[in-house]
Amino acid sequence: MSSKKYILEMFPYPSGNIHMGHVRNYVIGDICARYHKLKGDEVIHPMGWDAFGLPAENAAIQFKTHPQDWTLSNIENMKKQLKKLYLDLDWDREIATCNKDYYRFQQELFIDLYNAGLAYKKDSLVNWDPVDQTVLANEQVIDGKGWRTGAIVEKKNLSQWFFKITNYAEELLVDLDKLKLWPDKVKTMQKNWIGKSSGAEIKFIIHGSEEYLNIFTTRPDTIYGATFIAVSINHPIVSKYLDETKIKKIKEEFNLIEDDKNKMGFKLNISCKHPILEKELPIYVANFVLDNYGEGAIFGCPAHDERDFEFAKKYSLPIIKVIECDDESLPYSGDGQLINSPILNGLNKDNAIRKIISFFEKNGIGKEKINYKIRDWGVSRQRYWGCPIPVIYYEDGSYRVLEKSELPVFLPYNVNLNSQGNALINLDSWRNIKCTKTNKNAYRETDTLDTFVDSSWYYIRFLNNKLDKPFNAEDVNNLLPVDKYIGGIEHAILHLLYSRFFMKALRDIYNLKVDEPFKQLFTQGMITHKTYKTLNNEWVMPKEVVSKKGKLYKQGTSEEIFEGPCEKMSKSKKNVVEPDEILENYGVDATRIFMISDSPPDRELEWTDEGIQSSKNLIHRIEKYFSKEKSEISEETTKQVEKFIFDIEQNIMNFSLNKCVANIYTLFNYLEKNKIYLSNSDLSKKILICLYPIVPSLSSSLNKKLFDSLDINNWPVIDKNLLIEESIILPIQIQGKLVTTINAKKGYNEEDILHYVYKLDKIKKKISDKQIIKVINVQDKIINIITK
RNA sequence: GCGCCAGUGGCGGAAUGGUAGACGCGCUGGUCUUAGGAACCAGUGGGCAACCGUGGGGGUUCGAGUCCCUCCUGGCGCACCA
Repeated sequence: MSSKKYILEMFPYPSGNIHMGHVRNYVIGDICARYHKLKGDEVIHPMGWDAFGLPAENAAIQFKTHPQDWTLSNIENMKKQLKKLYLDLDWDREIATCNKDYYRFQQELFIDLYNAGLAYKKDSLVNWDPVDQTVLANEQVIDGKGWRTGAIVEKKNLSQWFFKITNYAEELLVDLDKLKLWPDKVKTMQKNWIGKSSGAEIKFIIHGSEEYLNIFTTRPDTIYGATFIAVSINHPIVSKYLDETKIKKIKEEFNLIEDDKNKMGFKLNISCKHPILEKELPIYVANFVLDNYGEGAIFGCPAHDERDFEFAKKYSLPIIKVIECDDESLPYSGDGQLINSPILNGLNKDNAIRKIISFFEKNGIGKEKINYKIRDWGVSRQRYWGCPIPVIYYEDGSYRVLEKSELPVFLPYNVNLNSQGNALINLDSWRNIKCTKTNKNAYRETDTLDTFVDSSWYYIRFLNNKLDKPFNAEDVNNLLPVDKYIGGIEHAILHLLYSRFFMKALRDIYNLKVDEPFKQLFTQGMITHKTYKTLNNEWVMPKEVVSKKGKLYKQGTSEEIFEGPCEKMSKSKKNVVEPDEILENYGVDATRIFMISDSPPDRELEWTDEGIQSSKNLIHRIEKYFSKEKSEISEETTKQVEKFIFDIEQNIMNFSLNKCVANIYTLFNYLEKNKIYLSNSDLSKKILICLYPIVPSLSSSLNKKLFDSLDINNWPVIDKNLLIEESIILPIQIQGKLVTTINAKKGYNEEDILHYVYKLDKIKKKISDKQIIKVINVQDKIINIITK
């Protein structure tokens, strides 16, 4: 029975050349796809290009090429490289996200999201790179600096487009449980990212005013221990009570603190009423309060929170114990009996939380609250090379999201890329338009969409890449989810979370039946390689290193070299190997074999010359084997081949591809050791089919040679009966320790066999002076004799 | 600090609670030779041996690399998340 199998590898960014990481990724996927095709499944195995993004703009400046020309020529080159790998891809499904036939439909989806209330615009604090004059995504800020320029990133308030991923926070969290075939690691990371926590939101009225602060806490039970309030510097209240220069000064002082765990605060001239007790709580602006979590404000309970404790010590604030514990153990944040808390005294933590929340709700002080750490997804980017956001602005500052009939908004080709920042801003001919609806002067949104938007739905577009609308609902329902999604773990949160959100959002907008885009996720490991450095800490390419008298030197020089650890291949460390070169020297089959040989696909693979060479030797060995004259074929041979088929199949299905290689060695070791040559027998045909997913080039050339056929299909059906061994080697243990093994027939009689076992010298020696108190016979597996 | 994962020969790694080290690399000895990044044969956890061996210690079990507790080490992720 044939079934649908959608097998997908994460599509590459067309940077110019594929690297070994791609090779490993795509070989793993290809083995899977080819196997399923041989099984008769209806396989979807597409490939495309994540083609928008900043590197194209950098290249434009550096090499004076247009991002589009640069990208398209990279795609052409990389496609050639992929073809050399014998990847069985559906090239007729190919897409490139920079192609207007892709991004125009993305603009439609943007409109859909907007109309569904899932896209909105708001002012927000963003990471601003002052050198590149652009917003950076959170992941592009490393230690507070722009990843490309090294400039210290500023927080800037900008009006930005957002997708309302928070609407789906709960579902994104809960549905992780449905993803049985995802690595736990990725699920845990997503869970932490969503960051659900439950507690209460409490109103703190500002003394002498109608205003109040909302504060989220997971520990409302400690409310009687509250002795101060702290807010983030970006909290709205701050700008109300402090002038701009003062705020700026405070910010600077916060930035000056070397150890960012050091607490610092400035007392405001206002205070809050304690919501229950008749007392005032001072309000501080504090550096340790996050502005992007909860309400950006906390109540400090120094006795039972480490951070509040530290802060209170520094500013001599009172510390009131409300949970029974030793004074030495403060701050104590564990469970315990409530004290000094009139209505909560004697209760434990959980009961106190429940009681105080209902008290708050009754008195209008606060309410139960679930808080999520995840924030809405900011999708605006001040960049040229991306999908234009289909929005126009009027002179009065109001805006209108375009209608689908007004699409597409083409990304213009003729732009000046020499200036910093977004080239679209200066392109008046594109930017200034007349609104077709109002006939008013208007100008286009010049921000483009985050490229993670492009990759959030490409797996859907693959299904109907030429369709005149984003997708076909029936196909989506029938062909999604992707059955096996293979790629690097570095996308554990962003891409995979965004895609899950997109799928759910589109499901709700279009009434689709798919909840999750990727049924199984497989994360392949990185490829590592040895690193070498000179005394001056300059990296040296491994192939330039020569060994002389136990020391290492740089080729052709007397400069000594030192071996460093094995690290992820990277250009800066000079430890990359180029796929083109490897394919040239070792051939496609050896390359593919090595990609799966030395370690399980989800772990690191260390690149070694010995490894790739032995893969090549294996290919030669198989070729040579099949060139020998046919010999007698025994029933045992048939059995061994059946076992081979069975093992390979199991191992492909479980992604245990390193074991497939072991299966191949085991089979040929057996055949050669016993001088059994199969030539053009039926068994050979079966073996070649099993080899085909892994080494398609070798398999088809042998198939042509031996059978004069180009036909490779129908994964062999195995006779399970042949796999059952009649005679077995039975281990005999005494006290659970192996003493000897004997040959036995399956289904032996326990009494008879023990009769025989007791007579064995090795056994006799050990039991003669002892009393047998028990014999454990695990039929056909093991016998364990217990003595006293 | 919190969370997750992992520790098995010289190395990469195999082992539904049932013969630990499959398979490969490397290494040792040998064969052949058009002297090679070849091919083939034999060996390869430790120990002369009895035996001992899966990071350390404890436990469950007839039996533990595998399950439980605890500690140590390494990696990854998050990191003042109130």
